[in-house]
Amino acid sequence: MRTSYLDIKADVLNRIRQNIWPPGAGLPGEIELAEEFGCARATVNRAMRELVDEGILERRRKAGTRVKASPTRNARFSISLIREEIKKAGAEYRYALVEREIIAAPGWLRALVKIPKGGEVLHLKCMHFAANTPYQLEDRWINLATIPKARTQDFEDIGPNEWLVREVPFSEAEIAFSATNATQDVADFLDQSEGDAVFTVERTTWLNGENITHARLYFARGYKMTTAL
Amino acid sequence: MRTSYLDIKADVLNRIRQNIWPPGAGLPGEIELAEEFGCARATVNRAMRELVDEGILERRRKAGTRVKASPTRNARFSISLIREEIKKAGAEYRYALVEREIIAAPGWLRALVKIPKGGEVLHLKCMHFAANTPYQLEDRWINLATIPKARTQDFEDIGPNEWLVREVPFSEAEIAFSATNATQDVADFLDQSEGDAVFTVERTTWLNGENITHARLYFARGYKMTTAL
DNA sequence: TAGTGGTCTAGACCACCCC
DNA sequence: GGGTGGTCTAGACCACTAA
Repeated sequence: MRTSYLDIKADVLNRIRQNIWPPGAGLPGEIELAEEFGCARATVNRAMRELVDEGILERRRKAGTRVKASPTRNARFSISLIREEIKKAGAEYRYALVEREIIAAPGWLRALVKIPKGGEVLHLKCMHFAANTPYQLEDRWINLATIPKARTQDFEDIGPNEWLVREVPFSEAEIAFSATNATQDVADFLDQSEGDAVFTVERTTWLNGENITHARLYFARGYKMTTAL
Repeated sequence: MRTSYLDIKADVLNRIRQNIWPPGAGLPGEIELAEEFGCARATVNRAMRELVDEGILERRRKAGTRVKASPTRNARFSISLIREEIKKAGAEYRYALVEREIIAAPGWLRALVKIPKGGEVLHLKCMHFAANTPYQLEDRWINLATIPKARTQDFEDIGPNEWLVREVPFSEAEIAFSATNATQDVADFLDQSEGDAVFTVERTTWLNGENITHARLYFARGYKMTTAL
């Protein structure tokens, strides 16, 4: 069989693990490696590019390829729809709208996403349940200047995230994970106690520089976000 | 200029944003796209592969390429050495060993990572400071059966993570993020109050199926883990 | 079983950047 | 300035899988 870029990746990783190429060490050039592995340079190139992508190697033109001195491994999380997350776990999903109001954007939100003074937003609070147990409280603001059609959506039967994903494309998104103490309000919804540690996700999305929406997601006790490297 | 795979990516993304190719829609085959863009199929292929990697498209042989119906965008976090994380933020880094003991692995740890009964582990507690402010408390167990040379390391001047990264390669790792309420012990180290919400990372690594180490990292108040994509 | 993506090749030109 | 990686091409064969 011809040597695959996967073979090369595995081989390079092995040499790093066996300290043949310790952290900081320089690797041979692509042409040399291609000869050694008996394949085309493009094949070596792909293997190397993926290892860079995974945070193992670093490359610069002229300077060559080296093993990263301090390996920043890249963790990846696939953020899916909560409906599917729950279904995949084998539980029944239920959604409920808790609050819906159209208001002038509060100051903190305007500062966060650059909404002009007096700009209107649709503020929604929703609950997501797994097997009738509170799973996530969603506190969301939708910018009505950029998404006017949200004004006529009642969101009684479909969550705003699911609706947005289907109706509104976005170009940039920011996600932040943190831990917060549950306020009385959050605790009530999640069926916990005030002060309980709550895993919190903040998510903001934009389309061509225009803010679309900002959301805070509060997860019920015991939630863990996991990944493998 | 010849068309680049980046041009193709941008163009495809635009068509998705303009709902020319709505979620679930099928795209033309690679050959057809290559003709349209006036480039080689390999160029189209690379563009498409990267869009799959980013969670925008899905492809299957014979079935073709389509826009993901429920877009699971992939968030990426680069996990770097805490020293560099702090330095990059422009603060001075300081490390301190708090506790060091060699003990028989406790039951919960043995269950978690399959250490035989009576197996010894090195248990370490360390503090990481940014500008003399508590930044992270590290609670770590190192499996002495797989990493015997850790037994003679005092870890007074170098953190266990940094030492491990330099000395011990690993093949698999798991990371989990969660929120926990600070115990009195954790709160004391982080200069917070008991019960405060603490962003917590659990990390376990293996080399060829043998457990190397397990760690719990408690971050000080206000810590956020962020990404952009 | 036929169509689609997955991969490899051999060669080429180019852009960047360290020396 | 020259060496290294970055990318593109035109062609080929292969692997998977939906129809």
